[in-house]
Amino acid sequence: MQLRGVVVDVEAPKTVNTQYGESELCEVTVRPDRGAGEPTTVTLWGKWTETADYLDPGMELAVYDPDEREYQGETQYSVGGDSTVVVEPDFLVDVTDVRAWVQCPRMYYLRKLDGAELAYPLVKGTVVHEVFGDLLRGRDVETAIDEQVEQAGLDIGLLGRTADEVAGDVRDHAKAIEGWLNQGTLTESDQWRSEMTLISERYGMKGRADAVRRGMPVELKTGKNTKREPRFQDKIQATAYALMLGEREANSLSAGAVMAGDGGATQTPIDAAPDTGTLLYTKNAAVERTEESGDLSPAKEFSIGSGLLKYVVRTRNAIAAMEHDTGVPTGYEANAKCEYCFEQDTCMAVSGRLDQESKAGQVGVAIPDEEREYFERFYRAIEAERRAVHREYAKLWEQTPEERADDDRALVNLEPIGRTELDDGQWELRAEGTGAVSKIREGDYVMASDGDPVTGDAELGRVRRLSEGEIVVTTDEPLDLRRLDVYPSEITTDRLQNALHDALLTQPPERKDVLFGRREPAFTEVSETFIDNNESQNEACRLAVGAEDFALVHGPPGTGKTYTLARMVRALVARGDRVLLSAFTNRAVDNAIEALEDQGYTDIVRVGTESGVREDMQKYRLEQSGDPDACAGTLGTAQVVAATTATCGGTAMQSQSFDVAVVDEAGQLTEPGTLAATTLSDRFVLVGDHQQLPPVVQSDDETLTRSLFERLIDAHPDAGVMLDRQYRMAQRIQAFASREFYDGQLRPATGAVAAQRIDDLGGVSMGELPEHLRDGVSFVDPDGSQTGNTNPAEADAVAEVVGAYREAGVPADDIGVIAPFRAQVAELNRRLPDVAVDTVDRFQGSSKEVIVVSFVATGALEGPIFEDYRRINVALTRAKKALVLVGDADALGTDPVYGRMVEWAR
DNA sequence: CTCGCGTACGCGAAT
Repeated sequence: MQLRGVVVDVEAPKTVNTQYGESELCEVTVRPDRGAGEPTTVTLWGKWTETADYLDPGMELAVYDPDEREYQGETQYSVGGDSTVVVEPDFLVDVTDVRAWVQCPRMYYLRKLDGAELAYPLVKGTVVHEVFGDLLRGRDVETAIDEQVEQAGLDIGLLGRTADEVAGDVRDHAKAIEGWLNQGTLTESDQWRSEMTLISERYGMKGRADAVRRGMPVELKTGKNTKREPRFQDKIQATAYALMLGEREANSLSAGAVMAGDGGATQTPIDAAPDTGTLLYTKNAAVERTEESGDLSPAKEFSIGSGLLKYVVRTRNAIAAMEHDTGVPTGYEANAKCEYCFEQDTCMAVSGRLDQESKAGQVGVAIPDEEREYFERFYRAIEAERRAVHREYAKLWEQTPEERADDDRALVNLEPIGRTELDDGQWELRAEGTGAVSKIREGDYVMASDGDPVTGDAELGRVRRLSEGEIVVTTDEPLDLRRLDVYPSEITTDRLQNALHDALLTQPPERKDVLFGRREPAFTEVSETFIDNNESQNEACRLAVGAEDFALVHGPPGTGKTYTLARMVRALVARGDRVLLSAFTNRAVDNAIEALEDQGYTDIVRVGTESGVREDMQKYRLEQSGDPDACAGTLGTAQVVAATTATCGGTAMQSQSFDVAVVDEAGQLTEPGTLAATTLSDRFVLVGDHQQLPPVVQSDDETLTRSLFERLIDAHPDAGVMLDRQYRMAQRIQAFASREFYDGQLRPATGAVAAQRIDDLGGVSMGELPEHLRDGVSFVDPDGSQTGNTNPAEADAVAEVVGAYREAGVPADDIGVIAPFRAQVAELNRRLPDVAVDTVDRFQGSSKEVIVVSFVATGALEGPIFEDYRRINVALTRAKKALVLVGDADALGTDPVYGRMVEWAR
């Protein structure tokens, strides 16, 4: 039984006399059905009354297994016994966050701000954890140590350690684990799972247990603990896993009861939770035994009672409630004792700089008001992004298998065809696909499951092969591979938060002056000629080289942005600068390297994952495993380092510094995303086009959709230059975009560019084309009708247009079809299997000789997709020689900009 | 991932 609704009233707790003595209670009124139902009152007893401290009207509340009682003809609900209350169940709290909050609520907050530091205990801990997993899978200790130390080569090198030293440290821990595993208490029949990913719908919680043995959580800690009892926060972490394991157990028991046909009593999830947790303190084995050394056994068991389980739920609730209004914890929320805290300095510095209330007090001078306002605005916006990621988790259980099949974040209905245990104890799982499309790519981390990623058999794994016939995934444990889901990751949000922290709280004030309009950007005059046949490109290079703070290069479609960027990087290198080359996407980073290569420059180190980096750029990729000195040396001495902005926000790049950061696609980057790269350097150059698509964010928060590039170019037009000669489009095609988006400044670079025609392509004859398609730009109104996000009649018309070009001799490879919606893209793909069909957003960055655009809409232009005119700019400027617009002229005419577009095209 | 202090602890209930 569960009751769920929106809180409409929370009464103050009061003490009442009961037949058993005095008790505290608190009454909460909720409206079920997301606030639409009749108000119901729930009485929270005892410790649950603390919920009143943070529960506010408007929050969602779930009450599980409440006691029901009739009073004066009304059903009343109360929370006692095995019932639990969950605040904002859709907010997924991570178990490690519960752990941090228990230590100190403010530590939970600080972890979010500055999580990306590289520290030896952290690297060592990760290696020990990996070795632990290997040992559970039956691998030899020495082999596991060697391999895992090698894997961590770069991090070890960046910390200035040697592989032998780390291997020696890790060996002590590994021996302790091995000794414990070999104790007689463990038998062949022991059931182990390592790295078990748990996602809880019921409690709004997620996490990864290091190991689960006979259904009970085992947590590995690479520290020492010579007390008899495990540390409290360690117990809390293990208990949180126990809570979620109990939920799974209760689910499978009730499924079993249904199968057996007895509707009989099943256990509540709290009852079904394992009653013992184990903490393994591996450093204990290395502590010298003396009179005072205490209890040196590495393994410490503790019992998990319902009180501890519910304490975890209440702690989780306090976090979810605080996140509901994006508050900042002060440390007073729990009885933290600051004088013992290792984070006290950081805590005081952050509260000092942001002028926050904190139990530890403040130190240092607050950053100016405008910076604080900026910090708070962006912090909030990034947290909104985090909640959007959480919504993706919720879809794992909210969507029916049919809905999931239609979602591009999953591949369902796979047919398992085999599994093999690999040499390292991992499993290779194979399945046959259904040919459905999804955004899952080879190399991605995914949730592999037997069909249900939340309550079924599920493992995190890596996609090794993804072809129509065969899907191959590697995981730690075997399972029947029937479904793959994109694993919603918070890493991007974490890194944006880190970038914001570093940029505002750790940079000296002078560096921030230009970002906050306190000083105009300065330039040194440069008279050297870098590019002699294009005035604006040359000027862009001069600005970049002469910039003392930053320079902005505005590059409309086809203006040779990447060429200029490469030339500029070479000019900076020639001056002796160490350059960071970055962009939002891997594709743009690789394109920039390619342009450098074309200009004969190859002293480049590319940082990124193997799957992210294009095949022909792998030769520049930094090997992150192997000899630590070599790995770190290669990165540290490279003249040009290329990486995506997300990688710049990671630990490896945080150790690096540069003279200049050159950032491409800057118009598609959020401000914190840009800062992730620019805070690593003294100066920066942003290259982009704010008249093309803005940053993609999941939440609809406007704070993040305006790029730093756009803000700076508006504030300091003199710090920028626009590349005004385009090498892509015929005169007729570029005219509308130039007028509408670039003040008429954009013009063809040469007469040949301006005059290009479709019959310039070999074997194409204009005479073969129907009359209405002979002009460089044409408009076709097929008189179709929109159903959902598709328009089948329009798709037919597009196919007909494409067919006409094909018949006139245009190769399929030279034709691109663009539509605003994925659904229409799918509709078009069915008709046009050999032509590139994609959404506007995904076509950005590429071009074709012939582009056909399908607008889908009939009647009126509805939906946000049409509101952003920059999307038209992108769609129309992909074409070189011919552009055909297919749509409903009346619908398009309802909007002035689209209307002018139709007039121009006809 | 480390280091430090404190933290939970049965059942049932009033108007």
